[in-house]
Amino acid sequence: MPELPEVETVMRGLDGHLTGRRIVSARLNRPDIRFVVPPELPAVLTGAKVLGFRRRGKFMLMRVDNGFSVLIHLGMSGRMLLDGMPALHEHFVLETDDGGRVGFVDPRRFGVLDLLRTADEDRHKLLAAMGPEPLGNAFSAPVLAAALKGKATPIKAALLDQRVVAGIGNIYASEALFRAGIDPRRLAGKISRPRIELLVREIRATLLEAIAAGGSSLRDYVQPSGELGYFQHAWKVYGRAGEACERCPGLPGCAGIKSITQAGRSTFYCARTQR
DNA sequence: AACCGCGCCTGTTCGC
DNA sequence: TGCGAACAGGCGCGGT
Repeated sequence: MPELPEVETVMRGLDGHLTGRRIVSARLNRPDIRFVVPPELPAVLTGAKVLGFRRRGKFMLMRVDNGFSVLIHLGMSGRMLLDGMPALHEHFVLETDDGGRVGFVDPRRFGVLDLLRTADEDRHKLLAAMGPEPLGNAFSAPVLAAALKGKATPIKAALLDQRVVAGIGNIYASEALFRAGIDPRRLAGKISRPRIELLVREIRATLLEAIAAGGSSLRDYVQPSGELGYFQHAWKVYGRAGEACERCPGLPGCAGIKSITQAGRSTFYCARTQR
């Protein structure tokens, strides 16, 4: 589920709740998630103070004051529950010196928890090859054009490639391409520079609007606070197969929003306005 | 080298 | 209503 806007929202919630707090207990209930969680994680965290958080793509990093960081990825079904009760599929739990409690709940176990040295954060295997942050200065039309150059894969699949740009998932790839008017089937290496410039702007705008809305809530996804994000109401194409496209309702040649499968993932688009 | 398809898991939704 | 099938926001791997 969680793509960049949802991860950013979750991270802000964790930051407000945990930064500055001392961890008084940590328990690993189930180490066999996507990768085996290092068994020393609870011992390393217990007694440590939380210094802060940062996000890299869909990953969160929590720094503590003993030189270690925790790498967190929510996978498809992961949630961070603040001050909740023990829940089903709660694989990891922290308690803080102010009585706070944070549970990592992940039914499908596609999530990741890992322990690493803070100084080595960006050298972690899962982060080392990651592309630029789409909301940062390092992401620009020339950079995206260089990453797409020569690529024979459809642009939709290329945007899901975290080496090209970090943090975009299935929902925001469809949404950004709709807003940029680019056919998701177009080969990544064959998009003109002006259209790449527009795509960069629309990726940024889409992600920023989604963050402002607290992300998109689908099924059981909630912010750590328990609030629902509401960006799903602003989706233009995702999950809207068969509906009229808002750009061309009823116009000749508009067959409504289509759903296709690309690289095993669903893609939604308007065949009239996306070229 | 680059790309596609599969598998990992569980829960929910869909269609008969 | 009940049941199995299909599908779900991600990502790494193996095969081509």
